[in-house]
Amino acid sequence: MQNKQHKFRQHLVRSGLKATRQRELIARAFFATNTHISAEALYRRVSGRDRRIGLVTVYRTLKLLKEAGLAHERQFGEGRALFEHASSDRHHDHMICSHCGKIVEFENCEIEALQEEVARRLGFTIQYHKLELYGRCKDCRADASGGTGRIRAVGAR
Amino acid sequence: MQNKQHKFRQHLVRSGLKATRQRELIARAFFATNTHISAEALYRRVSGRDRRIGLVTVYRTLKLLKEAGLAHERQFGEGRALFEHASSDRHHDHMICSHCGKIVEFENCEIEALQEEVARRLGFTIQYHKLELYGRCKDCRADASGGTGRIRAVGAR
DNA sequence: ATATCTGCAAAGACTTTGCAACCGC
DNA sequence: GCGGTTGCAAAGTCTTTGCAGATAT
Repeated sequence: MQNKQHKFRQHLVRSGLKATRQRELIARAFFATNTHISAEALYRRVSGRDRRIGLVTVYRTLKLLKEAGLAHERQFGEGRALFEHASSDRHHDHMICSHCGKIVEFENCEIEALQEEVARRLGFTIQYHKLELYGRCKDCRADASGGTGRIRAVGAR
Repeated sequence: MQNKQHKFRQHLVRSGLKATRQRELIARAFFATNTHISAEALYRRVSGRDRRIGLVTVYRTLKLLKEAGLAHERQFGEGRALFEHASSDRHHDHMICSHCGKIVEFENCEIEALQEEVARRLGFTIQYHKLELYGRCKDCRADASGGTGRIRAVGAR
């Protein structure tokens, strides 16, 4: 989206930072994704366009995108972080296929209301929460009909 | 609990492994905790009793405790893993004070039922889930009445 | 006796930082 | 030209692994 690219440039200017070739390219590649992506995977994508860009710059640009409010960093307990667009202001949670790695976002007000109730009972005030559901998506249940448990190629990395 | 210590020994025997001084000590120290503890923190505790024990052995023993079904490993997205007793067979989730680090466990059937519903709608079958609520506990809200945002000593490490 | 263990050091995975050369503005 | 930026290498954090000497059964 050109819009996001523009917002990113605005953030850079406002912060007294520079719009470099690398930052433009990395941000463009990030906005072109429509899923959760790791720094490494994003690096591989921009590497295809410009071999000279370093992984370190990808990390630094992702940090800037977070500061600009354009990216969120997620830890799904796999060791590495995945980044997603922060375009939708609405909070959402994640359903993750433990077989193929597919990630689907969802939101559910009823669950959130119950969370508030739980927190109140425990004497806490919620600042934020993390809800992750892990399981098999429809496709992977179909694949596993033979019961082999064979690992498929992992998507969305 | 002597009972857990015994179960651990049983697991070792059944697996053809040995009940060493280090494993006994580490397991005992682990069972003596009543909170979530990191490998490093557990190491410091056993170090107090026996300076010769290495951090590596703590990691290896925690792995054995997991295999024995006596410990669970949790990733709260802080970089390092925390371990808890697996005594209660029931699943539970966590409410974590973002100020003092206190962790309270809870369970809520209504939330779990709603999770199932969400998954069904998305075409997934849930295998497991992770729900973490982050916020301020009663004590920390009281401490923060001055609004200093000062960091207290972190408990339960 | 012998197969398993331990502790050290080293490696591995992921991310951040120091630094000299580089480049927007 | 100045100050921010880049990419390399190196460091940092957490955890695992290789190996030679030690130990439980």
